Amino acid sequence: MALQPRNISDAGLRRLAAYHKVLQEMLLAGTPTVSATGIARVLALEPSQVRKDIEATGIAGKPKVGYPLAVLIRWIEDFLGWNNTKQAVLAGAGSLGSALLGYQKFRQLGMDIVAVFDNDPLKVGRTIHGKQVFFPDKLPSFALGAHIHLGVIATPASAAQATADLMVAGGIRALWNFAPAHLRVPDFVVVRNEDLYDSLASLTYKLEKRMAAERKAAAEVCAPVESAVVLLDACTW
Amino acid sequence: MALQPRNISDAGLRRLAAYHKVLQEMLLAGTPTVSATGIARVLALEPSQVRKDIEATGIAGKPKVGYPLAVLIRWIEDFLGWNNTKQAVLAGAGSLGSALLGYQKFRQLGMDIVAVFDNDPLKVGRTIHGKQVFFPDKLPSFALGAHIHLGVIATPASAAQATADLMVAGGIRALWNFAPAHLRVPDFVVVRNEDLYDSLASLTYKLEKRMAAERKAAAEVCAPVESAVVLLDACTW
DNA sequence: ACGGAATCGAGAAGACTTTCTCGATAAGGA
DNA sequence: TCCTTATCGAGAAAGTCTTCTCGATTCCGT
Ligand SMILES: NC(=O)c1ccc[n+]([C@@H]2O[C@H](COP(=O)([O-])OP(=O)(O)OC[C@H]3O[C@@H](n4cnc5c(N)ncnc54)[C@H](O)[C@@H]3O)[C@@H](O)[C@H]2O)c1
Ligand SMILES: NC(=O)c1ccc[n+]([C@@H]2O[C@H](COP(=O)([O-])OP(=O)(O)OC[C@H]3O[C@@H](n4cnc5c(N)ncnc54)[C@H](O)[C@@H]3O)[C@@H](O)[C@H]2O)c1
Repeated sequence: MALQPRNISDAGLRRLAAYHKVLQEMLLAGTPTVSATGIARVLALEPSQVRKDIEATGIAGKPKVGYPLAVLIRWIEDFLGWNNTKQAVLAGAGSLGSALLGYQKFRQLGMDIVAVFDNDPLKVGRTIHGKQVFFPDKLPSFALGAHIHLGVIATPASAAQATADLMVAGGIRALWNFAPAHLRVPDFVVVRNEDLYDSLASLTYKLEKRMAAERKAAAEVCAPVESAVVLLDACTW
Repeated sequence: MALQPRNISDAGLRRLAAYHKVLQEMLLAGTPTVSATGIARVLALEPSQVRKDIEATGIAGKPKVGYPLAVLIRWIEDFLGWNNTKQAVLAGAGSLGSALLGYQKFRQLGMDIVAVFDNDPLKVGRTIHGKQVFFPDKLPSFALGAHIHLGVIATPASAAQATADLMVAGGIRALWNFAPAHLRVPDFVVVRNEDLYDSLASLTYKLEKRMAAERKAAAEVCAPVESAVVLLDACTW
């Protein structure tokens, strides 16, 4: 009765992270087991989708009960690589970079930023959130020597490609890019763009569509002359 | 020969934002027109996908030439709502919130943060990046009065739901949530989660898989006893 | 011990996205 | 002017992701 291994989509990986958060809250509440149905209810998803995502981790559940909570959390963490902490380097110690540096929770998510690189002479040599700042030209040898494979880019967009090149030269295999720039890297490097432009795009598009729909609906209710009197009190202006 | 309106996926919206960045660089370079093929080459995408995405904006191109660059940029901005600037409120003036406040480019993307709300008495009344900080309980009336429909949440996760509730009460219709929490909001509110947990999930998963594959490949090359001598110089340790 | 209810696991069906294909069209050179 | 080439636009095909469905399993109350 072994579970068959499944491919998981990017969306599925993100959902697993969401389940992880929900599960930890449930753990605090003392629940011993959890069902896919239960998770789905909290996150407003389809139970079968939650089950499929969880299947990807390889854990087996029991009918009628679900999954043992603590074990499921552990399997998700193992599956996502969060129990195998990876050291990381950060480039760009500006306002965003500093915020990332000060963010304690990354450790729990398998990432530990161990060094910072910035080309501002005023910042080099100083310490930010306990991490020393170096010149970017030291990055490749440092990363190679420390066997670091994860890099975070928080430089201006104009410096992002050069920074990525340095990181790749330093043996970095995964890039977390916060600059609004498209990076060209070799095939063996994974890139995740955390581009706020892209995110805002869908938000502003949907907001605009929604507001337009509301204006239209309001117009339909209030505009027709023949029903104006009847519907007047439905309009608040 | 009118273009037929198409539905666009979330991924498509993000790609449009990426095209927009590429196009602006081309504009600086002085190019007068651009083809879907050209954009696709830069971003390593399929030309037909770029064409489909651009079709969604409703602009018409010319065979053999493509699209007029400046016009295309304008159409994408209009389509995404970036030319119709929306005022926004921010909750949580911590390290992330301050970084967002200081980020000038949001204005170009249709968003203008006009007020900040934080429950830390030390921050209330002060000014951060030119924006005054208020107590959160002032949020609903302020948002209603100013007809603000966009809200940014940068509070701790524990305060995110309460903050979202305040925003919804204030007439906010779109939430940009940076806290790692699942928000429950009415159907008419759009939520975009900018959850770094979720993002890290796919990055750590892929990095781990890649490194595992590399270790396996290395082992295959170096482990077999019969070929050890021949392949010794292929191994660097 | 038995029957009902809840859940899992997995395959099938359906919905959505991406890629392919091809006719039409416009530019540029022979 | 005519031919070649690049590109668009749209429908078809292929692929991927999500939702549905159902038999099997387990728990719980009677
Ligand atoms: N601040 C935000 O809220 C925010 C939001 C979205 C995106 N971003 C993006 O994140 C990036 C950083 O933003 P920020 O607000 O922190 O900017 P910032 O100007 O505060 O910081 C940029 C830092 O990068 C350093 N730097 C410049 N060139 C460098 C190089 N070649 N190598 C290493 N370091 C270099 C600078 O010295 C500076 O310290 C930008 O690309 C920005 O577009 C920021
Ligand atoms: N710093 C980062 O790099 C980073 C990265 C990813 C996610 N986040 C998330 O972003 C959020 C903010 O992170 P941060 O690093 O800025 O934290 P922070 O502690 O620096 O700032 C939080 C701010 O929110 C304020 N606050 C608390 N309760 C509030 C309430 N009910 N209403 C309004 N304001 C309230 C606090 O006074 C504080 O100023 C957190 O949810 C965090 O998980 C931060």
